[in-house]
Amino acid sequence: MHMPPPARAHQARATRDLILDAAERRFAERGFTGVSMRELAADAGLRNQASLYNHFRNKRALYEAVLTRGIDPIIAVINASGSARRTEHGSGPDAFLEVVIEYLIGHPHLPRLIQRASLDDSRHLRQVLSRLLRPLYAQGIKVLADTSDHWEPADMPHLAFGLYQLIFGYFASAPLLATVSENDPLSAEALDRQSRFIKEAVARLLEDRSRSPRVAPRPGRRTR
Amino acid sequence: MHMPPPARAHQARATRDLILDAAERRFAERGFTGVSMRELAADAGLRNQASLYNHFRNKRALYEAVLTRGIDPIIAVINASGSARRTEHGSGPDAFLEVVIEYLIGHPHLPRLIQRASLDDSRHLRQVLSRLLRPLYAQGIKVLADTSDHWEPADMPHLAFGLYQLIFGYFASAPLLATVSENDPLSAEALDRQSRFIKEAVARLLEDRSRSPRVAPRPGRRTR
Amino acid sequence: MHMPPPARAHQARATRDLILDAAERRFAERGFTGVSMRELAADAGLRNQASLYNHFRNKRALYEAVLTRGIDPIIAVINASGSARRTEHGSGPDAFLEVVIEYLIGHPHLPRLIQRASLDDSRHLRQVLSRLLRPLYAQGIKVLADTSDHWEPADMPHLAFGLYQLIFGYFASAPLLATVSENDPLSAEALDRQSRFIKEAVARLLEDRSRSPRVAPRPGRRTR
Amino acid sequence: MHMPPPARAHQARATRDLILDAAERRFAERGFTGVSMRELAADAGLRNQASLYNHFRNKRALYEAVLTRGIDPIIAVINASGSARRTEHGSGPDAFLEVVIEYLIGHPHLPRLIQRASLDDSRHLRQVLSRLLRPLYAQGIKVLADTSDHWEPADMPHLAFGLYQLIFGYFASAPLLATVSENDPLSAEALDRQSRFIKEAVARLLEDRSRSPRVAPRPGRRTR
DNA sequence: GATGAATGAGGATTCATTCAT
DNA sequence: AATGAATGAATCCTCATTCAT
Repeated sequence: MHMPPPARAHQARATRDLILDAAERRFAERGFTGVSMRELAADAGLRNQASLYNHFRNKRALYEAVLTRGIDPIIAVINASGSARRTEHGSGPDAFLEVVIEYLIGHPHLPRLIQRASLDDSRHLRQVLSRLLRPLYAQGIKVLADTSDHWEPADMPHLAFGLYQLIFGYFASAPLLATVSENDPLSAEALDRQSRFIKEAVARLLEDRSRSPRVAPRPGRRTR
Repeated sequence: MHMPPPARAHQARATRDLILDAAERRFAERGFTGVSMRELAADAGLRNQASLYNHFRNKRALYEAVLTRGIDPIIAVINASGSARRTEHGSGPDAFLEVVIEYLIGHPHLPRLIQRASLDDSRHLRQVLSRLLRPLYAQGIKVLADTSDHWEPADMPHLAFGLYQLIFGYFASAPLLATVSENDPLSAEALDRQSRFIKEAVARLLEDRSRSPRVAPRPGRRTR
Repeated sequence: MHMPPPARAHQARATRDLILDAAERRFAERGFTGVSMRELAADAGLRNQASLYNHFRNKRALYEAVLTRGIDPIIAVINASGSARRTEHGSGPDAFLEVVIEYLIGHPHLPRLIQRASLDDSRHLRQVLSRLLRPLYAQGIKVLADTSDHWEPADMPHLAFGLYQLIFGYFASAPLLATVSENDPLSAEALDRQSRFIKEAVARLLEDRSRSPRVAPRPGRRTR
Repeated sequence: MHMPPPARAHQARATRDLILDAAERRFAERGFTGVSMRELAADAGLRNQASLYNHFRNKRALYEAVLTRGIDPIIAVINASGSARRTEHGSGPDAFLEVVIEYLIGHPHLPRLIQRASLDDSRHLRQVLSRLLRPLYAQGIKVLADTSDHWEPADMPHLAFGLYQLIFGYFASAPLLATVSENDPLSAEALDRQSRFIKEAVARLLEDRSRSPRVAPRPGRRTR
């Protein structure tokens, strides 16, 4: 995994991975249509675009490989956190959030990559993506079941998707956020604050507020 | 949309709007690099791409015109809701959310357009976009100031951006959501439920809970 | 049709025709897959391949246009000769052959173009080509009806196709013929001889030899 | 085709033949430029184009090997028929035609392969091809010398080439013929009829008719 | 002898843009 | 204001070929 000297390094770390790395970065930055095979070849240290096609059938196949490779660890992290939740910390969604956010901090362009894909139309892509969302969705339900039955079952997709937007959106649109606020949203301090914010926010979204009945949430219902 | 007085510059204005309409739809669907001038010309009923250049200097100018035309009404809506907040309903952020969500429902591809732009790199674009986010951000602060002083000032960007993701993300990624859940996220029923979900979620995020301790406070977590 | 001075000649003779001319020559020489759009653009005096696409949707459409433009006059010649046959010369297939051969001599790469197309597989092409063969076929039958009923109806496709091969094959494979024999098959003398040869050959193929019954043409039937 | 003694160089020879088989089929179908090495490798059961180069220096060498392998047996058949002519059947060109046509029926894409090559420009190819045509040409002369002295020596190339077109053209353009007529030109019945048609046609072309005047001799036509 | 990979050149086609009409 | 045409540059992808294994 670590680069052997300079020359002849092609053997050690597979070219395929170099391509995937380059593609992950570029696709996250500029999206599928915004990236050219020429550019990817150059980024991967290949002298020629033709070489790409020894590893991926075409651009779309490469894109899907990038997505899969990017998403699978997240799913794993989510699932692992899900099963370990009770035993390790014994409490709530914080452990889950901690590990997910930690992973995203370590791979800061993944959320952008995924957001971009979410906006695309390809049927193919959506299959890949729904593999990501389903565990997140399942996790949301599990966590919720532990704490409250405030939300109705029909609210679940909305809740799960809201969590997804809350967690992934920050990283995905970090460059925009940098423009709006003056601070760098990926600075250590901002990341720490975002981590705490998310946990608090999720706690508030999931907590049982049985004291305030919310059966028929029409106008006037809220008890501020 | 606004007919000019002479009523005979009609055609010109009409063509320009046809182009903007087509471009808004297409750019929302496939992003800046995913849409070709040829396609936009055809969509606008023009027989030739060259005609586009009678109305917009180049593709990027057209894109920015689309964004501006799409975002400005949202900003107006937000601002109007902000100033009218107390008088009309008297009930905090609900009126604000109501009107924003209502507007997004009426223009379902605007959020996609905006999300796509958020992910882009162009300095120019971000200026346009931050014009959208700033009022939303300001609004978040105002609302909050009325109800609670739970969040610190430094939390504000995180909170405002979270609200943005929560509200816009649902519409932006509706196609993906349709794949994950089985229901159509743009059906009347789903939209109504999302509207209620958002209001409840925002209420929870904004409420002052200094008096009511979180259910299971854990080591290392702030109780601020 | 004749080149006006040098510059600005693009207007006078349509670019489209220049392209078709270049394409006809090249496709005849090297076939569909052997010719590149780049080359055709250069031959047609265009600085860029892109210009070709202002006139033809794609390479195949260009190829079909070339074929149609090449074949239609031949069909016209055949048909005209067919209807004029009785009145002008009052006799046999010679007038017909004369005019067809004369046309082919004037357009020596047409037969190559057509032969190449005949060998191709595209369904599209075959439709174009059968438009050429049908009149030739019909003509063969008409001529025959005047002179003999020696051949059975079921022989007709074989006869018509044989005539086609005999007439077109010489021109189509002229380069090969040049290698085999030492003489230039497109020299005036060779062309004259071929013209006479074809007439004699067709006469022999069509003539009524009622004296030699040929009902059951099994071994031993011929009366040499 | 010929198994080498050691019977274990087996594999090598087999692969080479598999390649030649695939190439013969493909080159006949789509010509030299229409076929890719990738495709040939796949057809021959090889996983990689590189393997082809263990057997043939390059694409052109492979093409020439295919042509040679295809043409040599035809030449042999023609030569054999030529020397055996008198003894076996004693009846002029029929035996010759019979055996040639029979061979072509057994190898139906050879004529297409050869026709395609005839249309090509390469000097190299024409050398290979003229090896095929020369015996056919010689044979035509021999046969003719036995039966008639109607044709002048200078007519010979035209006659020989005409015979070639007549015989090979039918098979070469069979797909086209199938479109024009409704029947399958390679059905047993059609092949039988073509065989008889060719024999009759050749008989008519070769026969000495100096004694029997043409039906309607017209001005300007030789009665030589 | 077979293969995975690399590569320079070139394939058809589309891109955004310009210019004359 | 609309269009047909031209164009330089770029698009994705395939070509035949080579080299190391």
